[in-house]
Amino acid sequence: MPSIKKVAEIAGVSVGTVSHVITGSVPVSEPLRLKVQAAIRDLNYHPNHVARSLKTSKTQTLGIIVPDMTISFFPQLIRGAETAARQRGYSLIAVNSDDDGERQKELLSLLRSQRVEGILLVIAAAPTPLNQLTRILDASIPMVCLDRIPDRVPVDSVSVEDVAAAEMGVEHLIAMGARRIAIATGAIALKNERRRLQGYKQALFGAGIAVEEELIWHGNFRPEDVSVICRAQLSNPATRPDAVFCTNGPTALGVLRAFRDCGLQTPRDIAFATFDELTVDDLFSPSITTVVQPAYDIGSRAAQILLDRIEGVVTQTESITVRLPAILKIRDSSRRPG
Amino acid sequence: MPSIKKVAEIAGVSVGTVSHVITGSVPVSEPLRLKVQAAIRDLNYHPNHVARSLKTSKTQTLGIIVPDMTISFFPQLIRGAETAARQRGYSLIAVNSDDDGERQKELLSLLRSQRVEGILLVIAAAPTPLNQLTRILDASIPMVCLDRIPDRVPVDSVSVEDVAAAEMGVEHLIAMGARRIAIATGAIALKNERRRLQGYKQALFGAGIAVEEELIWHGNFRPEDVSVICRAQLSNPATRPDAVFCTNGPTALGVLRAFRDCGLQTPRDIAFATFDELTVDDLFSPSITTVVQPAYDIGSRAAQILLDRIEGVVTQTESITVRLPAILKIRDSSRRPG
DNA sequence: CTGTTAGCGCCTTCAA
DNA sequence: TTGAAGGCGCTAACAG
Repeated sequence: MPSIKKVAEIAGVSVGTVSHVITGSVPVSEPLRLKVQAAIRDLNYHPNHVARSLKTSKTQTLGIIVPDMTISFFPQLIRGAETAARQRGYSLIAVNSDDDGERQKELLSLLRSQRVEGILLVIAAAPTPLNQLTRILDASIPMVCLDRIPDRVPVDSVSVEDVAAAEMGVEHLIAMGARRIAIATGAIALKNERRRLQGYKQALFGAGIAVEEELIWHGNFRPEDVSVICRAQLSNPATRPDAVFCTNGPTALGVLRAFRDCGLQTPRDIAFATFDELTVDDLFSPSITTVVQPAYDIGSRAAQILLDRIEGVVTQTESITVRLPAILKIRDSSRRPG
Repeated sequence: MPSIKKVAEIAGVSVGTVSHVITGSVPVSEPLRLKVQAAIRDLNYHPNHVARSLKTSKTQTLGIIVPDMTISFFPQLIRGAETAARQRGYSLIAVNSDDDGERQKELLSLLRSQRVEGILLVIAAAPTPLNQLTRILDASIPMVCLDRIPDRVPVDSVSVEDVAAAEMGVEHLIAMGARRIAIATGAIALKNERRRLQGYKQALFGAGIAVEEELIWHGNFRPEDVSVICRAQLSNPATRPDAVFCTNGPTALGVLRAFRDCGLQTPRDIAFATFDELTVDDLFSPSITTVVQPAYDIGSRAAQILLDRIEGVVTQTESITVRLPAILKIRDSSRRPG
């Protein structure tokens, strides 16, 4: 692997001159520049980012931690962030926490060791000890939380308008004639899950419908667990709700499996709406009424805020809070039967 | 950001000793070790990987380039690779080429500059100039190609058994009674697409069915394009095939949209089978008969081979070729109507 | 076992 | 406009 020294030698100039043509920070005369560029090409030289980073103490790299990038919401976040980062000359390292607090801690530590200049974090569903985050902030490493926002930590954040989005979804179910509406949530330890639950309650309240505690089903992000919970709730026709609203994709899968297991069809037997797209397309039935989050934009905005912090474009000390609107895609699963 | 020097100062030892306790390469007496560990904790010290990499010329990092990680096949590859890498102490940087040759070139260059120790590559659908790859190999940077295998470049590779997998899928359609079977492919410039086409032909041959050129539909990876192509082929009931086999997921989406647009239902009007899962679950109908690739394993095996090369565990000069079997999941879309 | 020190490759003054 | 030299933080000899 040739170094800048080799390039200088081949080009017959000093390393300083080579550095100048690479960074463009100092003008270099035409003839020397050409010689240097020729040498770079001939040697197939690639500047050593590692050495540069050590010297400048800038890695031009961001890190992003997501729970699991095989869940379709997260790759979109990542791509939004990646694109925004690239436009400003930064790379992105994406890693998975598997919603595990310990793993998240390791990853945070790894990213710090790798000297990423900022961190995008979707916190793990497992309760994250406060100090895991404050440690980062205390070290003045810029950080932006996406999608899931931690409690009691003043940190920049970008997410969907959870309350309004959930309210919109539930209002729609009500408008379609549903009255006994259950909600299935993910890990309620997460603030955004609680806010979605709040949106549900607001929608019921607005329609003059009383909240029944038995219709609030606290689940998690494992479809298998959720379907067990739901089957228990759905098995008795007498107490069965006429609609279910769901606060996220993996939980929704569990609910739908429970419907199947109980022989319930949507919307014939029960109406359904959920956060997050479950299938790639509208080709499959039942097509599911969905509260669609602007995942790509969330990633993109978060990266921009992070970069603004890193580059000192933004200096405000209070944390920045961005809430983006969701879109309701009305499909078959919420239609009035017949 | 504290350095090793600061730690040494606080602990009252030399930097060498601190380094020894961090790397564990040299024994350190109990009392000193405890003092150092205390200092590390107090300072919230994180060893600088950048400096370490520069010194050791080992970054402990792998790169992986995929076309688009919002396509569900690729996150699985990445996670397989990530897990294998982590088990051996390596990190993984994942980036997207968008199937663009120029972008791929930039990414290769970026990864080289970042001094990744090896590269996992799913080549872009846009024809990749040979020298883009030979350049990497010539620089003796270990590389393993996954999923899509380049022509005429002797490089380690891991993919599914394309021919056998396609043959299995088409044989199944034949067994279900189909005789006029069309195939829709992705970018035929890719060897694996050609091999899948070959598997299709072999299956027809084995059943004594003649290959009709009009039933070979050359598509690409953009569903919109594919549905235009297919609509043209499907509009005439007289020439319409009684089954379609598809070589990859995005192309399959295009085919299914064309079915919908032409008012065709599967399997009632036409049977269908494809490579790659289209939906997350069997909850949706029509459920699609699918040739499922072991995506996670492909990523994992590829990473292992790469690491074996990097660490000199494997020294053979011929390229390593791994072909993993696919699994046929038989679902509704290929069932005999009635 | 512990301390000292020479670079890894690069960028950035500073001097010429 | 060009060249020379220090040092970023760390590890790996080597000396003690």
